[in-house]
Amino acid sequence: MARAGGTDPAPTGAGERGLPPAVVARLTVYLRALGGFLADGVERVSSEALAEVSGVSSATLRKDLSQLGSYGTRGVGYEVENLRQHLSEALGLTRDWRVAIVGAGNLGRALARYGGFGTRGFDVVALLDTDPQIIGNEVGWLRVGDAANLEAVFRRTRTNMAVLALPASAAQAACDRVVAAGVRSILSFAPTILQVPEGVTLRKVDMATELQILAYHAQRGESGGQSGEPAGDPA
Amino acid sequence: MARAGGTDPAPTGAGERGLPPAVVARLTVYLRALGGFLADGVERVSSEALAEVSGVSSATLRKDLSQLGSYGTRGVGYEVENLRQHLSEALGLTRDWRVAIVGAGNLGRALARYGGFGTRGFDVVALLDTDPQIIGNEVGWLRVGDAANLEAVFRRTRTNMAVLALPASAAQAACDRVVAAGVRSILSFAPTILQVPEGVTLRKVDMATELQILAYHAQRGESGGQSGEPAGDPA
DNA sequence: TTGTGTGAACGATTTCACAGCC
DNA sequence: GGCTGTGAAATCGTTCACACAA
Repeated sequence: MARAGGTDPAPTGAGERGLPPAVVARLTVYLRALGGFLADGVERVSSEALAEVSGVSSATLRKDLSQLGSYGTRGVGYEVENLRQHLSEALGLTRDWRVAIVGAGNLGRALARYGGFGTRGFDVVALLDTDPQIIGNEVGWLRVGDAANLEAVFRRTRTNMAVLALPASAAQAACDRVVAAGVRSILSFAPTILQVPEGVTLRKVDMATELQILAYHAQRGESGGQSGEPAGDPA
Repeated sequence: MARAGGTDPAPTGAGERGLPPAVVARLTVYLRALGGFLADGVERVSSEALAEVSGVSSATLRKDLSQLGSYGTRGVGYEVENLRQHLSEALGLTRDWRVAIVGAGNLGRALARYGGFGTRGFDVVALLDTDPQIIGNEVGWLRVGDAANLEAVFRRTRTNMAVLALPASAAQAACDRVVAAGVRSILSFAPTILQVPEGVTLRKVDMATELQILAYHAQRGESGGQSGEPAGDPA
């Protein structure tokens, strides 16, 4: 491993010093690929095989994994379950994340009902809206709460992540309030640029943006092949 | 400008030779920011101001824009409307893109109803599903079609982009069919890794992945600030 | 012998700093 | 005087190629 002090032979896996954003993004891909192998009953994979289904080169994969520690066996490969465990820890998925969805429109409801969030570890603990017509409705296992009580709900549910599923016009105000309530990790589906203070991590997901990027490639006839998770951000 | 031949004094704006993926991703951010300025009645912006709201450095912004051509005025700045026009063209947004949504579950319906796709230029021309319970339902301005007729529908509607909004288990098969039907630009919301042949551009959007990346940052206490659109992909 | 882990080479992107034009 | 456009420098990320361990 790169820079282990020596006092801690088995690092928590949380990443010693900070992983490059591009690496973090790829780790989530590997994690998913490992899930696939696990489901197929595969117990060991080579960097070659894992890289193949992940859409990266085996060199990149080995470099990435080596940043977390030496979890492979030379001449053999990686143990699927073991590696999965380490990746989960490195990504912080062994803790509980309590997610509140702000905005219970079409998208917010769809996200709330989505249930199994692809990976465990994320619990949707609240779904809020400002529309009296919507407040009180049942969506999945949740009842839509009043966004007016956002701070109280966040406190009670110990929310530590927020998903913004609102129109552009309402997003910044809601974002500010979420931040003021102490949430430092935000995923926004609102089709607008949001400003957050230092110390808050904001990620943005937006169909319009994605379609525009597709349009660019389509327009030039050319095209890349598979593109996994777009790489990380400047921060 | 970098490499204009000289015979074409006003390039179509479509990008002469191929823009780096990171640049394309940022162009969409600038485009949105310009929309904001336009709505506020602002007619000129400096690279400093535009960069500020876009969450990038002014040097990066100028470098990016200079790859399209010299659309600014030294000592003055950029004209908002003019620059917006050029960015739209560079991204290929002046053509019509006909988008089919495959999968009319919670997410597919939410996307279909989303209507104004943030930016014009993208028309949702079809919404398909395999579930007889869902086929025929009205969603927004569309009626859910039978995915069994996918090829015919795509031909009739001249679909040239597809959005996959299906469970992981159905995604690869649907993706293959979409590709076989001649669509070369695909946006997938399915929480799974998809393989596409060379020549097809696939982008992936996935809440689980995004939450995992947030978890990583949250877990390390540290955090980046604003992160606009995550940068481009290896392809 | 196989396949990981990793320094070193390479390539891409961002930042710097300033020349050039308004 | 102010701000864009851009070479050059610095930084970051990927690929190569091989030492090393099983």
